[in-house]
Amino acid sequence: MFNTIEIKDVKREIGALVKAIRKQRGISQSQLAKSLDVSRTTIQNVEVGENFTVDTILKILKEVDLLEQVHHEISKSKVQIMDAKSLY
Amino acid sequence: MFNTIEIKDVKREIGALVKAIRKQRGISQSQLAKSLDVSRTTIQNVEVGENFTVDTILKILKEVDLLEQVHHEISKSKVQIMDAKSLY
DNA sequence: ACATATTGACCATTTTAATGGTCAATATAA
DNA sequence: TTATATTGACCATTAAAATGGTCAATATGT
Repeated sequence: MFNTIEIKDVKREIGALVKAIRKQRGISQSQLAKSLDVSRTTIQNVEVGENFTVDTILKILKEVDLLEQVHHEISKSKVQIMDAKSLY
Repeated sequence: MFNTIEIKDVKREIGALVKAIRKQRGISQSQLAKSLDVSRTTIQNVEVGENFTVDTILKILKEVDLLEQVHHEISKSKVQIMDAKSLY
């Protein structure tokens, strides 16, 4: 009834996204790892939803030209929050 | 001229967002850390733009009820990519 | 003014992500 | 089919994130 999203679910979804991006580009884990200067194990862990660092995911996002967009979204959220006066 | 966004810039922006959220809620680093079950040092490192894990940022996003939204955005991106046939 | 809370900056230790490696199972191509 | 590439699963080691602590500087409140 209350299927709330858990942290592990989001990590799995991130992993699925990374795998989808990789497959869409038709490259192997090894090739992606090399172009990001990380190990294949790191790519593998991301894809299966293990814990990983923001550096790793941001490297991936940069590789697929999503870094600017993500940066913009975060900045927008920040401004929204700073503009919103506290209700208390 | 080419002010491209770097990974460190995004981490700084995430840190600024976290700090803005915390300030908006009027709570201290210690209080936030306690409610997330992480150390104050971790919050501090996030806010200043050091490297950190996705677990940490997702805990924060869950605390501010942004986990479902983020999950949905990631899922949407994934579906888009999987639907888009390769150009090659 | 004062007392108190918060923050920024460290630092040693513990925990864990990242690495590089192997190998069997599976997928892909010839 | 056979050969080759890729993946998933491990595992020991290294690098680094997380922890818990202190303390001076700064902010906040009385």
